[in-house]
Amino acid sequence: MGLPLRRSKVEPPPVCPLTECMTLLRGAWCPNVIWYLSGGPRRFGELRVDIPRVSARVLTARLRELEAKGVIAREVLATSPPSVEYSLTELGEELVPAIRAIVRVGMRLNEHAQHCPTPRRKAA
Amino acid sequence: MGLPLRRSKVEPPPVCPLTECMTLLRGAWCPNVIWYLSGGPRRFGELRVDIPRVSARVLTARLRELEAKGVIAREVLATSPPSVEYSLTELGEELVPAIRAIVRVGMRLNEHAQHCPTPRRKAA
DNA sequence: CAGGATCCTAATCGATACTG
DNA sequence: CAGTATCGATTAGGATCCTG
Repeated sequence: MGLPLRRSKVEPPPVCPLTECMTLLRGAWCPNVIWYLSGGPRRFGELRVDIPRVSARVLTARLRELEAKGVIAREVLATSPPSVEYSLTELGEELVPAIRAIVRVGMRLNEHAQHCPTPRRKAA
Repeated sequence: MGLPLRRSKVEPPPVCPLTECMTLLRGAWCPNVIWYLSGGPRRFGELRVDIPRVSARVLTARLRELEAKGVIAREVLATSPPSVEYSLTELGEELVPAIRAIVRVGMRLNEHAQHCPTPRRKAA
């Protein structure tokens, strides 16, 4: 990080609009956050229990990103041990059906894989 | 890659089913491949033009993954310069509405961002 | 409890060169 | 044309320690 290299970099970012929008769900845990938040507001610690394999560092990063994008809202509660509650915004709610659809297909593909024992390529 | 490290790794993968299904769209280009394939079958080179910023190496990797999962089909055409045609399977087609929904919300969030000049946190 | 800081691993990707 | 191989750069992610 820092070397100019010899790469031109004259072209900023052609990037199709699709890719830009899909960054909404970038990272392995974004969909999970939205998913578990779809059941109602949850606190930081609760989300960590919902998604056991996520580290605090990454969960924080994802929550910040989603907040900045307007997908979730963050509210600091004035409780004695300070707690923070996260919830989906209206636009965030609209993401839920999309995720649900992907999960549906994903589960059907898993079933499908059961019936076809690794056909791979060149099934001789 | 190769060092055993001292990490236990005794637990295989608790992983919520959601995460497993979302790996369908893992990687930056998977959604793009499905998206551009939704307009009909396309050849390798055509996809590279559709998605300019993807390298041949990565495009190949994504196509192979999606094929293995049963989302797309690969057909080698017996033409003089050999060509390969990719197309969505029936299950792959079902992914299109989901991606479309995400893009919809993504575009609305972008509009929303226009109206709210970086509220950030502590808009003091 | 919520999350910032540091360090390090692993996955993803792009560029380039080469092959059937 | 449709890849494959290798290399370097970027990035997501995990673990641990520490703070308001």
